[in-house]
Amino acid sequence: MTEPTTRRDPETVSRFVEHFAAQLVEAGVPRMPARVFAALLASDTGTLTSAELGEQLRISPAAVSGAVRYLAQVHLVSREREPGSRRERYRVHSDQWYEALTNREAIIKRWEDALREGVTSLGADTPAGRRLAETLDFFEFIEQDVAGMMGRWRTYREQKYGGA
Amino acid sequence: MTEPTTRRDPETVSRFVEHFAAQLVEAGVPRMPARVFAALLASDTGTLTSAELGEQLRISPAAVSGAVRYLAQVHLVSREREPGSRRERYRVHSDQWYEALTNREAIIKRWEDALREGVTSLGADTPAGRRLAETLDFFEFIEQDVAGMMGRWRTYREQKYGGA
DNA sequence: CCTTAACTTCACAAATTTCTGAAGGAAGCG
DNA sequence: CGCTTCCTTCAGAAATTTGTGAAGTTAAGG
Repeated sequence: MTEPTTRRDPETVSRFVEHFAAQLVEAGVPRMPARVFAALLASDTGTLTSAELGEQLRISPAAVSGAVRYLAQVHLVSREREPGSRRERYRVHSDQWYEALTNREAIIKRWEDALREGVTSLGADTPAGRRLAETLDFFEFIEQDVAGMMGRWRTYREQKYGGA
Repeated sequence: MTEPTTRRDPETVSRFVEHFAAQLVEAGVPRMPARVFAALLASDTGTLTSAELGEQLRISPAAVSGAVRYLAQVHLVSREREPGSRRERYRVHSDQWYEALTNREAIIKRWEDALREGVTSLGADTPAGRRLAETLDFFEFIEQDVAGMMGRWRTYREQKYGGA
């Protein structure tokens, strides 16, 4: 028999990790990055080493490496070198990843570029051109408003969780 | 030599369609749905038949069928039966697709469920539990705020484009 | 400076996804 | 009521993606 209400029972943690990762996968995140991210989110310190990730998720060092590269690229995790060691720690910063979520910005920007080009090439005075122009307008509106939304969140958060 | 500034020059249209579709693909949309959607967006009436789509994109009827099913499922296009014909028209409604974009709701809901479960199973008083709880809080906040954002867009839009 | 630990890169095998051609319905039209 | 048109479904070929083992790179520690 295990302890009554085991804290950090590996199986309980694993169940959450896999379940949450599955949701991310369904939203379009590649499997390995999703699992690594979920594992970090469920860790006590918010950091794990490559070795810990590999062991916990039963994946090769290569898979960890690939997943972390992906996550770092989209700013969902940061990498830290432990001073005086070859070990690296990967960390999920709450603030950081909220921002990343709304930072589809780069993507939106390219959508906007493509739309602008479309308006020009199809003609701003054609029905199709007008449709594209309005769509472009929508994105520009959203983009601007999302910034405000994040501001409101930070305010709300500080009040509730007590600032920095 | 073709006309000076040809309206709806197929090649010009095609260039936009493929370029915009490529951006969607990069954002995670499957290729065929992306191309079909872009083609509809660039059409003058905002509607195309299955045959027109197949010809314009050089894809089989089966591919059109699959793409449309996908797009309809995520509410990016609607299907209309031409009365007295076996032909179907597929349409992109501007309003409709803006809403769909922000309607990651179903997905977010499941994320929230998974997070709630995590808070409970890992313990609300553990560091990991607290992290999950704050994340959950963020999503709940956003979800609520996005509704407001869409409201502001509709207001802005009516003013600019002159209402329904 | 040599050894060794830790991560990364690369080539390939396996699994998954994507698109097609062909066969199978539904619905207008005679 | 049968013919025809248009769409869908399905099995499978082709392409893409994913994860691994093995070799390579960097830097700590003796």
